[in-house]
Formats: sequence, C-alpha cells, structure tokens
Amino acid sequence: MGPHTIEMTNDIEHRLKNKDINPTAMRLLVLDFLTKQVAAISLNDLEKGMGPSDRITLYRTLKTFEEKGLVHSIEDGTGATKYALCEDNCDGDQHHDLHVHFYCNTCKETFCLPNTKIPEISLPKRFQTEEMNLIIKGICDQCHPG
Amino acid sequence: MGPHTIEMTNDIEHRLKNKDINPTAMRLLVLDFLTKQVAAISLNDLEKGMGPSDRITLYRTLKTFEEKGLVHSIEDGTGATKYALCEDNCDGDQHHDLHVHFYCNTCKETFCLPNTKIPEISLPKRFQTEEMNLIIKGICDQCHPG
DNA sequence: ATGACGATGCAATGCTATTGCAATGTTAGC
DNA sequence: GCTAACATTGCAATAGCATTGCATCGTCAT
Repeated sequence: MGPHTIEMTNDIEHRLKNKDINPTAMRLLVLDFLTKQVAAISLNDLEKGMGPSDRITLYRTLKTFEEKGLVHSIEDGTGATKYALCEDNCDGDQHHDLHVHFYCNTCKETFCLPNTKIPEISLPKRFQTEEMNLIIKGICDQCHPG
Repeated sequence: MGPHTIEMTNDIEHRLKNKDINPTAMRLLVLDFLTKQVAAISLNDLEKGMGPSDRITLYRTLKTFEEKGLVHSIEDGTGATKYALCEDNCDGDQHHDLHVHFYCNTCKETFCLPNTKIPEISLPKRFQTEEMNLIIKGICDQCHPG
C-alpha cells in the first residue's frame, strides 16, 4: 500500500478508495444509498431510490462495485438481479460471502443472512466446487405471524 | 383414482397420464426428448432438439409439465431457465427435489445431483423455510482434468 | 351434428441486461 | 494554463428470455 497521505473527507469516500474505486459524486451517492438498505436491491430499486439519474450509469456503477468486491449480486429467482454490500473480507477475485440469501414470499424482499453460512457439501466423485449459491424462500422474521 | 381401464401404448404415455397430463402428440415428443437428456435443458435447447415446432407451444408444454410435477425448473444464473425431469415422489404442489444443482463452468451444462441433498439449515429466529435452491458452480466429473 | 373445452400456432409485448458511441469531466505532463 | 490521455457519464439502440392475447384447430361428450 502507498503512504497514508490521502485526506479522507468521510467514511463513504474512504470505503471506495479502499476498494480501489475512483470516488466520483455518483458513486458516493450510490454507496451511501446502498449502506442505508436493509434488504438487497435491484437496479430498479436503486433507480427509484436515487434522485433522477441515468439507469445505465447506475447499472455500470453496480457492476464496477461488484468487480471491485464492494457489493455482491444475488439471483433470487425473481428475474431481477439484486445487489447488496459485501462483508469486509471480500475482494474482487473471490467473494467470500458464502452466506445464505433469504427471499421472503410475503414482503418480496431479499436479505443476506451473513451469519448463516452454506455448509460443506460433499459432491459426487470428481465434481469440484468453485462457487455456491443458496437461496432459501419462505417467511422472514418481520412477516412472521404471531 | 379411477378404474384401471386405460390401455397404455407405452411408458411415455403412461407417465403423462399418471401426472394427470393429457398425452398429446407434442407432449409425448417433449417428454421423450426430456427423458433422453443427461443435463437440464433450456427452452432454446428444447427448440433446437425437437423437430420444427412452435417455440411458444414448447414453452407452455414445459410450464404444464412443471405445474403437474413432471419437471422442475432451475435458475442456474445463466439467464435462461433450465428444466429437468423430477424424481417420482414429486407432485405439483410440493416439489420434493431438494437436491443440489451443479453448473459446470467448463462445459456450461447444468446437472441435477439427485443423491446430493441440501442439508438442514438453521436460520435465525423466526425465519421460516418454504423452499430451498442450491446451485453449485465448478467443474463437473466429465470436464475434470486428469 | 354441435357445442364445449383444451391444445396449438402466430403475433405482439414487456422487462432485464448489455453494448456502442458521443459528450463530459478529470488528471498528469509540459 | 494548456493539452493530451483517460475515466466516467448519458443517451440510443439492441439482444434475449419470458409471457400474454387471440384465432384456429382437434377432441370428446351430448
């Protein structure tokens, strides 16, 4: 790492630079928005949640964040890719977020369950794992009746 | 169930009627094709594999098969939904195919691993499971080097 | 025969993801 | 400060899969 001569104006900017992402105004806004989310969001959600912005730029911002290991994408089966912030030990090459994702059939939100890890799976002979993706669908704690 | 007066001309027709699916010529052909597959197939694969047929009809045939519990669909992250035959203990309401699906990064095929079941996952308090979907990506036995 | 119903085929549409390209902003060297 | 090089942004356009509407056709029961 280089010398610590950079002046950080705030935490958001710091987190972008840490991941080697040029902190433009747009990216600061997007990361700030992502930080405030409880659930994973789609490109549509982001577009609606941000002020008037270009959809494609937001799309590419998310892609950049994903490449650099700042967010990870989730295919929850709804057809629209969802994005959520990674945990700290994530880098671009290898996402370490082997946690379970939960889709609530009631509120239609997708959540990361960072403390629920995907267990070891023993595959048939000569199958080699590189990635795992576990989506559990059901009813989330907030929507749970009673 | 009604009296066993139906004459089965072959196994394929039998399997359709067992699932309460009207055995039309098209459906016999599609089920026959599905039976011959080693990997899960997309609508495109089906269209290419069959003789000249209408894509929409094939689409609806797959949907019908899925509703009736004859096939299950797999979202493997490639963008195109894949379909594969269910195991026998499957019905329309509740798919019992809680097995792992494997996507090979080399040959790009998606396989069912019917003997590799998704283990019990203990979720945080008040989260309730209704469905599970585990996709493992890596290198399949056929593509494994050495 | 005929009427009801399911299946099929064609057309059209919606939605998400993705790329090309031009315009704009930013940075480094002179 | 000026300019070239590069990154970012915005707009237009396209690709690909999923899905629905509607007309036609076939089948079956009355």
